[in-house]
Amino acid sequence: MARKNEEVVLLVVGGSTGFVSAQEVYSHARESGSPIGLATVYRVLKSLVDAGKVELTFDDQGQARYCARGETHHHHATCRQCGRTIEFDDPDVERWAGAYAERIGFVEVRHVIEISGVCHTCASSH
Amino acid sequence: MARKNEEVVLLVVGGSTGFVSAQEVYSHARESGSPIGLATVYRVLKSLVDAGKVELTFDDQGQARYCARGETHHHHATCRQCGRTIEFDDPDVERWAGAYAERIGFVEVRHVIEISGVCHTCASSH
DNA sequence: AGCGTATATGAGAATGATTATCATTGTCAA
DNA sequence: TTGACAATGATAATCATTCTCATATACGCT
Ligand SMILES: [Zn+2]
Ligand SMILES: [Zn+2]
Ligand SMILES: [Zn+2]
Ligand SMILES: [Zn+2]
Repeated sequence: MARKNEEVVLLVVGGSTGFVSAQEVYSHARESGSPIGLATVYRVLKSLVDAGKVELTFDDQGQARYCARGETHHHHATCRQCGRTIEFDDPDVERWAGAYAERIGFVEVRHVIEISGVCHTCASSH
Repeated sequence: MARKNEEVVLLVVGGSTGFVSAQEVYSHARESGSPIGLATVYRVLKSLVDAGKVELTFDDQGQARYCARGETHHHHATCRQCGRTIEFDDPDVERWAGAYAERIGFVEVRHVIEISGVCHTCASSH
């Protein structure tokens, strides 16, 4: 028997390094031999998001992008000049975000924390 | 002479408590007597976002929502269901951001910190 | 196996927010 | 006033996402 659709989608999403669009999931799944349809890709992604197995965000153009949950949570500090990026997961700021959300009574909380600046290398060379 | 379109859009966006959609901006502008078209609403919103006068985010369904950016530095906690927005400027997280940037040797640091969730009102009503 | 019913699937149509097009109008300096 | 050029609004086009529906599949029962 062929692989189940949910399994196929999870493999594609989980096998990608970052976030992927539904169209990309569809393409990759088809390339891997699955006869899955686009509608089913959306259906499965929705159920996976509802089940908490996949995370959903929207990019700069409002397009949905998905990523497997369970990859380690982290944020980025990016140099605006050379593009160098440092990934970090700072317990202090995570604690702060959780505490703040609780203080204002929000549930199902997410946060976006991005740092940008000029790195030491770029700053000391001109 | 009639009010300029940019002025009209800014008035509507600035006069709303939280984030508003482009369609809402359009409706409110027309209700207030402006003959502005929907296309111009989108155009003006885009230029205002590019100019940094208006902030753009996307709600749970990927729909664009806009909010006037104030003069003072602050962040937002936004309800993903009703769009209600709480502005905050928490010294703790500002201190954390500064300290973290210093630790990694970044200068000219900026940060993006956004909290989203479901507010108490939305969470307790269905 | 054979039958009945419920659920899952995929192709294609429909939806709806956003963007592009384009004819028209406003602006303004010469 | 004229002409060049930017701004506007109605409408069409785009495109990600959702809906529809005919078909396929799974499962329980005899
Ligand atoms: Zn650098
Ligand atoms: Zn975090
Ligand atoms: Zn709410
Ligand atoms: Zn800040």
